Amino acid sequence: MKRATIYSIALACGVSASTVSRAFSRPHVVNADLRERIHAKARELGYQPNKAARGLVTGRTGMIGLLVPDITNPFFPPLVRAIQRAAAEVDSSVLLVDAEESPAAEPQLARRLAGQVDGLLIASPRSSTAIKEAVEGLPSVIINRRIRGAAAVICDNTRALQRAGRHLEELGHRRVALIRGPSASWAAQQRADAIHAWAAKSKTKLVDLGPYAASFDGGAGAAGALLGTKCTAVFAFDDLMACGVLAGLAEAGKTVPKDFSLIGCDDVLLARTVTPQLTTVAAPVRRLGEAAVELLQQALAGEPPQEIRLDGQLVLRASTGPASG
Amino acid sequence: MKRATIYSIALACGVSASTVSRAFSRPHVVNADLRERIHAKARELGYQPNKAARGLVTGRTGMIGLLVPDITNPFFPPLVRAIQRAAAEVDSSVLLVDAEESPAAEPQLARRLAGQVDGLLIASPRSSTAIKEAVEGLPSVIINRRIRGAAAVICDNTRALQRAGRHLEELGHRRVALIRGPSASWAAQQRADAIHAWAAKSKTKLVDLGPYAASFDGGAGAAGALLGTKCTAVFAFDDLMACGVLAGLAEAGKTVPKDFSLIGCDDVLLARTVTPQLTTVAAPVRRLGEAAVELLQQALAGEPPQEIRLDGQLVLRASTGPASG
DNA sequence: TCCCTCTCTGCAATCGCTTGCATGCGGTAC
DNA sequence: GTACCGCATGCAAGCGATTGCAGAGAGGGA
Repeated sequence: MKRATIYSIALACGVSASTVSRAFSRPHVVNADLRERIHAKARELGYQPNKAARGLVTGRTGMIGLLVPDITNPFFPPLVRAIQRAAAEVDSSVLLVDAEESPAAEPQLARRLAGQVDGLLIASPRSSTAIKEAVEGLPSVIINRRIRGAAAVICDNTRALQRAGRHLEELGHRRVALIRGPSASWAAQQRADAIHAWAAKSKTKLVDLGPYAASFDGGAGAAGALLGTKCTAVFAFDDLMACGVLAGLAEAGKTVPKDFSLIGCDDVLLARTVTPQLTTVAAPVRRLGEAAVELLQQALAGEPPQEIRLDGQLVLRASTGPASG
Repeated sequence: MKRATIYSIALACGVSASTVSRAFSRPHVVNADLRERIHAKARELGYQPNKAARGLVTGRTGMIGLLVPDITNPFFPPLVRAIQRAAAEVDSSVLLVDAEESPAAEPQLARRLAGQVDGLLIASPRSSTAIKEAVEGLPSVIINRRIRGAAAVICDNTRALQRAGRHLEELGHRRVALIRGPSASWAAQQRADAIHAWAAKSKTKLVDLGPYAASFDGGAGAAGALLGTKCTAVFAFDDLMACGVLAGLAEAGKTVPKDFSLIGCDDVLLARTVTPQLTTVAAPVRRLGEAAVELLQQALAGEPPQEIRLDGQLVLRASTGPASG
């Protein structure tokens, strides 16, 4: 049998289709008894409103697009979950698109998405200008990057990283390396700045290495460069790279935290599955997702773009310890 | 300005809306010159067909739903990517829904999805019957579980696991443990069966442990049980658990592969980021996704449900070695 | 010249829902 | 009793696309 429509329900209840429609979209305007009868019949017939039809007249699809640069990167799945949960809260579904690690593909994907969603959430875009003009006119929120004139929710790790620096200092480290992420990454820049700021006003010497690819192999490669620096502690751009560093160090016969203290960033699953577990800066992923959806709702309502910043939080685990020698 | 429609294009080109529509949906029936003019104008006006309107008349939304039990589990992101890529190939978008590890939520989510997609892809559902009746009538494909009468694409690790067994045997292992996954998991059952089948016809003694939760902590917990068994090698249900076992073993002062050889399953990112890298059975994720989409297209076309099985493949890495003692 | 065919285009109905407006009703105020 | 008000409901016009059918015009055959 075909799917139930407001007409079949109307017929079955002896009312007009508009009344059925109103029974769902503006329940308070229809008589309570009747409304109840309509709802009951709808349930009985397994009625599901046709979103396409509704979207056609209201101009709202009830979907929000989510563009992530690389769903395979462990940072994103929890974010996707958070966003989806928050979206469900406002009766929206999430259309996920993965750029498959190709920055160049992002604007095009964003544009394609634009046709079928009410608004767009763009996580960690690599290129700001291309993205910006691609979504021109479409309510959207950028996650983890700042773009002039666009709503954004960003995770600010400045304070947490500086706390991490002090933590290292207290452990007696005096030479610390920074393994930079990709130069096109806004987050990499932000984190590097924070660490430099800390180093500048501490008595610690900072050795700036990189940029390296933000991958396990990138980190493993960086481990070699680290060996010659006489550093006793390392900031890695993120946890994935930190794991690479860990492996590279192990290969070279060095152990963490005995020979090197190691600090990651993001607190992804990996940070807890490696041995030793990583000291890292956790991102408030859940709130990040909620804030993004909230900002998008505001944008949808025509309010001017805002920016929300959320602080990361240092979590101490087993990869940091007293400076050796 | 408002979005361009077929009408604005029609007006600008001095033709009727139907012609514009046809210029896109059945290009060969309209005069080549005219078609070109229409396309050019459409490009100029930034025309994007309104999917809702099209969906209303064709009954197709151009979207396929993808229900995953836990997007946070590293097995799924690459699968999501593969599916999405395959979906794009057939001009469809993916509506992702994450059950957040709650099996009970699956049927309800599937039902909600049902209203707005052409078909449904359900990855590793925990409960088969509930799911099945939830999607009654909606074309759908199950991934990694067999359900009577439903189309399915499953990853068959039987042969690869048996090869893994022989690999262990060749390394001199004579007592091997199996750390089982959750009893409700179809994959856990399938893998356990395969390993038992191998053990039965080899000269190896198999010790069956579990079931344990399919998580890092589950694996870590299982490591304790392992210690008393006098086994020299272990099959873990999946890589995530294997990482847990690795960590638990390390805590107990045991090292891999010196004291224990360890084999995981799935070949997720984690398998390569731990030290030592895990010997594991790789799932053909990419083909899995393609096959799922392909099967869904068949279901959409009204063809009877099929089943596709794809073989996993043993990949040898550093977590297996000669039996100790 | 007439008729038939074939190609291309337009007309108008339709998909399922929302919503502004008109209508009918009972109740209240005068 | 009349006038008015407000509530609940129905009518009908769209939203933007697709598509069956019909008509216009060009070309070919007799």
